[in-house]
Amino acid sequence: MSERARGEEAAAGKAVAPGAAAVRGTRDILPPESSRWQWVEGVARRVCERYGYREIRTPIFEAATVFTRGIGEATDIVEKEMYLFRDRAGRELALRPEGTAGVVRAFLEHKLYAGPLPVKLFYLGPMFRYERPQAGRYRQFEQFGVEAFGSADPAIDAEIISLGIAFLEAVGLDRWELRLNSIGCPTCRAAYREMLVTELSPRRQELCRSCEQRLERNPLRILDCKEPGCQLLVEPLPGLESYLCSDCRAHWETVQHYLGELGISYRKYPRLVRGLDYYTRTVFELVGTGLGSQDALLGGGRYDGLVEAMGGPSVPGIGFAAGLDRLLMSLAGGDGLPPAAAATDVYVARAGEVPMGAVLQLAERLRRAGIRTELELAGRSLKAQLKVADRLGARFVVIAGEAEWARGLVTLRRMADGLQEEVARTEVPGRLSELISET
RNA sequence: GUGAGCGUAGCUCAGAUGGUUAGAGCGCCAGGUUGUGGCCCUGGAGGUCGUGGGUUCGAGUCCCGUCGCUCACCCCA
Repeated sequence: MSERARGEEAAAGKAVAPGAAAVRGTRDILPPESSRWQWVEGVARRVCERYGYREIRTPIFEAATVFTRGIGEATDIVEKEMYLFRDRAGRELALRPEGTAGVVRAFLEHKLYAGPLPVKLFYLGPMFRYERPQAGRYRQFEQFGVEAFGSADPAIDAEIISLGIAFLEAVGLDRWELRLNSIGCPTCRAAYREMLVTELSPRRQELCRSCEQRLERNPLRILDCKEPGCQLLVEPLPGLESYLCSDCRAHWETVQHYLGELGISYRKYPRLVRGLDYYTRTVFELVGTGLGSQDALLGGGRYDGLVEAMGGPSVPGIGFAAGLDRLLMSLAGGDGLPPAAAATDVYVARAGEVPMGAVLQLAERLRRAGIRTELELAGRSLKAQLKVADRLGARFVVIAGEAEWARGLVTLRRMADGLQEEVARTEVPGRLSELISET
């Protein structure tokens, strides 16, 4: 048997009895960390509420065409990053790689355009892209996104950007940069694209391999290519800004004006093009620090043609998505996080021959009284139980000791100073509520 | 898809040049107090050294395959 054949056999053997492990690019979020997730999600919800955005929950998978048509055939996401599969009836489905296309589909399906505009929505949930995982990039990742349909007013561009910043600030992130650009409408972009093609075509050999392809498929993307050779070629060419039609120019200038009035500082970023085809006019990114090379925390823009392209009426739209994994990561070192809360208020310990059923009842009464209560279930010594109580951060321990139990009493111990008192079993919930609120 | 680094106890890691029973700190369990936490002391449990093969008298250590992780490219959240 060749070495290679052996290797394959080993791999196959492993596939038959796979070790328990989350698949590549996915991960488990375990208790202390899961509370941080609940916290950011709560912040996102509260910020949205303040701005008048309401939650929409769309399916995690959709017909693949929702994304191929929505995001664009020539994008990296559609070309190589989608999780595609067929269900048992042969339907072509995809795990959602981003949120906007699905929200637009729902917007159309439920004819929300027939109601009062603008329709302002937000979503929270996992997205899926088949990419090589690295710092701040997972195959299943969590996004918080916002979409507003039905307003072409530059004011909503400013509002959305301001919402994004409010969110970052609310989670305690103070170091970020807003990058802003306008990529015009199909009309002015076509003119610009034509200029790019005529200027670059004669020197196509000097472009990198992928930009050579982009020249045909998506020339705008050459602008944000990081290859020095490509940059060199693009550098002397005029920016998109000078090609904007009068409407787009007016929009672009007004957005900047409003941002100024909101006191939001930004950097014009003529190279910011973004990887999804549906964007028009305003595009922006909020980038963070300390994130390695995946530094885009939040990105979005206007997509005035998307609803129509997906078969609906001509309704303008704008939105952004924020990567929560990255956000949490950039917060990890800082002090923006809330202190880890104690896991419990009260620990019920058992010493000696005290009936477990009665102790369960006691704990149950405390819990019904709204007191977070933990009890001994492992049969440890009292010493060990107190140690556990301490570790859990319990402020009080109810000691159900054999001696006092026989007299209808239990001992209450305040962990901070070790002060103890004996209390009638029936009065434990009331007394503990008192003691807890005292502090 | 491409490149580089790394896989040793639950966690963080040490194990030059291949050589006896693979170690530490933290954590966990127990004892020191037959009913009292934090500090301290003592003891204990816990390891297919990712995995398959090769070289060798002998492999955690060297070689190859493979899987995984990490970082970077690409791209994006």
